[in-house]
Amino acid sequence: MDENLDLIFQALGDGNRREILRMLLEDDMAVTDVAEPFEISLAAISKHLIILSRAGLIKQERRGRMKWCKLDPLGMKMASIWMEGFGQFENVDLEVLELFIKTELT
Amino acid sequence: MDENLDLIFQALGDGNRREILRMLLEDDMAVTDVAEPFEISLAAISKHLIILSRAGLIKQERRGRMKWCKLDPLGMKMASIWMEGFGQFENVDLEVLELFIKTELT
DNA sequence: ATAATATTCAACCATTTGGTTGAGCATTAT
DNA sequence: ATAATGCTCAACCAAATGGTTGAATATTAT
Repeated sequence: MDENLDLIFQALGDGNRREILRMLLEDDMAVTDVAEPFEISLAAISKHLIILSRAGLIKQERRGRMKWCKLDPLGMKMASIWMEGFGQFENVDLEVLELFIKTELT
Repeated sequence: MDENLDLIFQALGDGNRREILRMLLEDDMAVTDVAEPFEISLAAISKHLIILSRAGLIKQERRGRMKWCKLDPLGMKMASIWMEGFGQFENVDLEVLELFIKTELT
């Protein structure tokens, strides 16, 4: 079952894929819609979506000629459960963390 | 600052590295001690530790001729903060999740 | 029937990754 | 001074990754 976490974290380790997830948080979308704001090819986006799918981070459902993509909370939940084991976050350097939060989370 | 999350999630996307983190959760250790239970070479472990270090998941401090490794909570905290944005975990398929928890978390 | 749209497949490419081995460098022990 | 220990560096390798392009497939529109 450990390969599951491999797939999840590896999927999350790419900025484009994280951005896709962020987009899907706002709305379900077809593949072309997902691809629109990116500069890479549609085929590349298609691959990214398959990777996210295999990781259990999204679900894809064919409807007509389009394939709808939506978040699947399971993958993220698994990752988050694994990470909870390291829940001793009290010792974090608060200055660095604050900087991170401000710049990362719009 | 996004490359930071790249480093963190990529680092977490390897079972050996996650195992190292789990070990360090119990105790700080020197590099050789970390390597002991693994079947791969010491050099490989050394590389893994450097990757974890760059990701902000551990800290390494040279003491004498050994290098002590200990968890750095910052990296995991950053990842966890990013993931919190996807906190709509209510829709998770509970059966699958339960299975995951039982098999993954000893 | 034909054309347009939505997505994937296949082959390819450059780069990265995770591993190896052997040498090298500090540091400590004899 | 010499040897042993702890760790990293360098060169290498096979496999995986993230991207490309062009063709293929399936569905919808004309």
